Amino acid sequence: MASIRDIAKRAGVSIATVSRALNNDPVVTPRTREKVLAVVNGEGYVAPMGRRVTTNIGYAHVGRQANIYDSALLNGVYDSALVAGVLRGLDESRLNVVMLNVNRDKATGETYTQFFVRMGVRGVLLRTTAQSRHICQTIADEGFPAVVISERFDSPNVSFIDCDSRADSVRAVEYLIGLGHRRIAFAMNAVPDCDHLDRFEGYKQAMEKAGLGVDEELVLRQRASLSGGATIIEMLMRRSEPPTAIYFGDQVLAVGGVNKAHRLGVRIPEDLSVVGVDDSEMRFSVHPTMTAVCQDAVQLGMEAALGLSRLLKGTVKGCFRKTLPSYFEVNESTGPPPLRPGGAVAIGTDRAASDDLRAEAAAPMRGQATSNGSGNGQEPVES
Amino acid sequence: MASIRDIAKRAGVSIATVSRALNNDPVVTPRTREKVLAVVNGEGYVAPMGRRVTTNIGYAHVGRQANIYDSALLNGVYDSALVAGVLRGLDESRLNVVMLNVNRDKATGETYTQFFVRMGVRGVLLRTTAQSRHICQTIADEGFPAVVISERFDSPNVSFIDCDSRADSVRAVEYLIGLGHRRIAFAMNAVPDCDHLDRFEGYKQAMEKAGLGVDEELVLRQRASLSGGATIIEMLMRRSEPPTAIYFGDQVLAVGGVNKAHRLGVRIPEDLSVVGVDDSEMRFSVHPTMTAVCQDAVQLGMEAALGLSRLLKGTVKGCFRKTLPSYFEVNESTGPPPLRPGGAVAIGTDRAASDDLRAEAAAPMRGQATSNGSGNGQEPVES
DNA sequence: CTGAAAGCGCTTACAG
DNA sequence: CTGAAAGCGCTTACAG
Repeated sequence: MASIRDIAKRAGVSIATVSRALNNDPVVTPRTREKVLAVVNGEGYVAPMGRRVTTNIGYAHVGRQANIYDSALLNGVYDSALVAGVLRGLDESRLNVVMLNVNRDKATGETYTQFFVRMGVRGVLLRTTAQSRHICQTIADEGFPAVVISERFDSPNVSFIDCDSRADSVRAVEYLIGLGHRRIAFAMNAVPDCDHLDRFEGYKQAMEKAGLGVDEELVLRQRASLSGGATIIEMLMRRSEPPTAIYFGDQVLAVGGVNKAHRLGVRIPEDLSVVGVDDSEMRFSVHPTMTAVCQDAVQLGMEAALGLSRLLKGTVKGCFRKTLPSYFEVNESTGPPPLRPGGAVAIGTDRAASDDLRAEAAAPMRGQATSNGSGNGQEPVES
Repeated sequence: MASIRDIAKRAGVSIATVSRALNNDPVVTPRTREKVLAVVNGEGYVAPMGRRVTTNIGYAHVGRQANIYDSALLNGVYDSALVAGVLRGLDESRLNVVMLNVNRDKATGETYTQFFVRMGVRGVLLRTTAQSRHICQTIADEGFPAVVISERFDSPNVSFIDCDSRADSVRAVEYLIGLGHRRIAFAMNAVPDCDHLDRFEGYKQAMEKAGLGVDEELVLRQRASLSGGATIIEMLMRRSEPPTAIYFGDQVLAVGGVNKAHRLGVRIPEDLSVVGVDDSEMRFSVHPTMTAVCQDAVQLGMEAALGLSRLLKGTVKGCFRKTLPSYFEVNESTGPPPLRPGGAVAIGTDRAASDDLRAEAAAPMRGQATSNGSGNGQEPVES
């Protein structure tokens, strides 16, 4: 590792001049700067020394699946939308993001604070699952500046940003019930996080309230992947009495499910209504466009970054927490159930009647975004 | 900004002990360490000082659209697959990635080397477009360790990793021609990079070779987004003589196009054959599954990271360059053209004949990956 | 515009 | 296990 003294010697200048050249001090002659940089870069490469950087924050997954992209590839859409938002949110404060790998780099016995300080970050944005959320609590207890993305905490010292999709999940399932559906399935990631559990809660609440109860046979868990979604549709539609509607609590499962339905000849929404969730624009990447409970992952990331930079600046003292609204959007993947349940739809006059009913039911809401029912419209809730 | 001396004073220990506690030196008593960390973290938060970190490399987009995620959201799939690969590739060398924002942070007049050194990174992975590739050349000329991802250079001092999809683009278009297509459209991103230009080259080459020529009316450019893909299909299918096949040189355009076709009642592949490209698993996220020229973005990212870490270690002297093979995969979105061209397909016996033909044509290749035609099979080309 | 020198932040062999 | 002190890497007011 070349030091500033080595470079100075080789370039025939003082260490002060090397320092100035590297820091873009305008007082240095272009010729001198070039001479210095030639040595820094050139001749077989001199490794630039580690520099003291105070503008880095970390982005880290905690828990066993700690490498950011270990999961199915399309899940990267969610993470990259979050990171997109994070980068925007850091524009003002001019901070930079370092992707940390906790499992690889954190020494055993080392506290999280020590680890983060050692990695040279002033704060962290955390991603987690239900299984490992206690780690976020530990980090908060240590006092290291951290904002958890998409997980909710009761204890008052954990900073987080989340989007509560319970109310809109209730609304989505009630919308299906209103269309006439009775057998409504629910699907979620086998490794749940707060979002998936919210949606499951909403599903259960709406089903109970309508007196339909929760049939455990209609609740399926698969790894969030296209093939997971396909498996779910296959398992459901193979039953003697398949559901007439399904609420996918995960966007990748939903896409995989919709395409498997096409493959099996199950028509959407004529034979099966599908409600999905969407963090970005996935609902428009399938045909028919998907009715979905939506959250804005870019905004989540942005708010998380803003929250953390405020914690670091000291603008916000102690703890930062914010809940963004989700929204329920009716598109084309939902309609009334088939008149003869079980997948095979009646043809002839029955079919025409069904089509009319469907058009009537869907028309007034199609393409409209309805805000969640928390009573404050689109305004984020801050506490 | 609290210094190590401030913390030492507040904790009632020497600066040496603070240093040891922060560096997880096992020699420090747990009690002492806790005392120190309590001050580091606690009481109104003391900002951890910037630390000298020598394990960071940068990931940067150069050029005007320099913020990584300024483009359409689903493009994040490509970037996140690349980053996934980068993180895997850095596992061994234990380096970390910092997301750099060149446009925001690089001072005017500052050289790229100075900028990178100032940001505390030892090397960079670069993303670019055709318009800004000269910047990668500049960085290479300065001598700063850099590997360009997915762009190809003639000059011998630029390190890069790319995937050449020209040969497989030729193959894809020849496959369409072999099925009987004559009017074959081509669509690409309005902001081209090396990959898009390769595919365009391949398209032109195959069309010329077959004596079909290139009709500029059948070459469309749109911003890579779902709606861009929809626009392309709309423009093409509205014509008096629409094409019977299209090769999308971008994965997001392809998905948008396929769904717009469904919406217009254009059947795939009966009325229109679609060949797409795929960096990950997008070809399976639509129905019917998409015949596509594929490249492995995760592997691209991984090889880039391995290349850079070798440059930093000095294992590879000077320059690193590698070209990965693409592969052409036939799935369900391609078949023979409709017997009566123009979208409206004949029904009755004609239709049945067409279906038979299609089954025959597609069956032998369906689901098979065929390696590119560079003569060395799946082996990467290294020079 | 450059250098010598003071000084900051941190680490580490050495002494206790 | 901890501290005093030497020392490294870097920056910066000051002198020329």
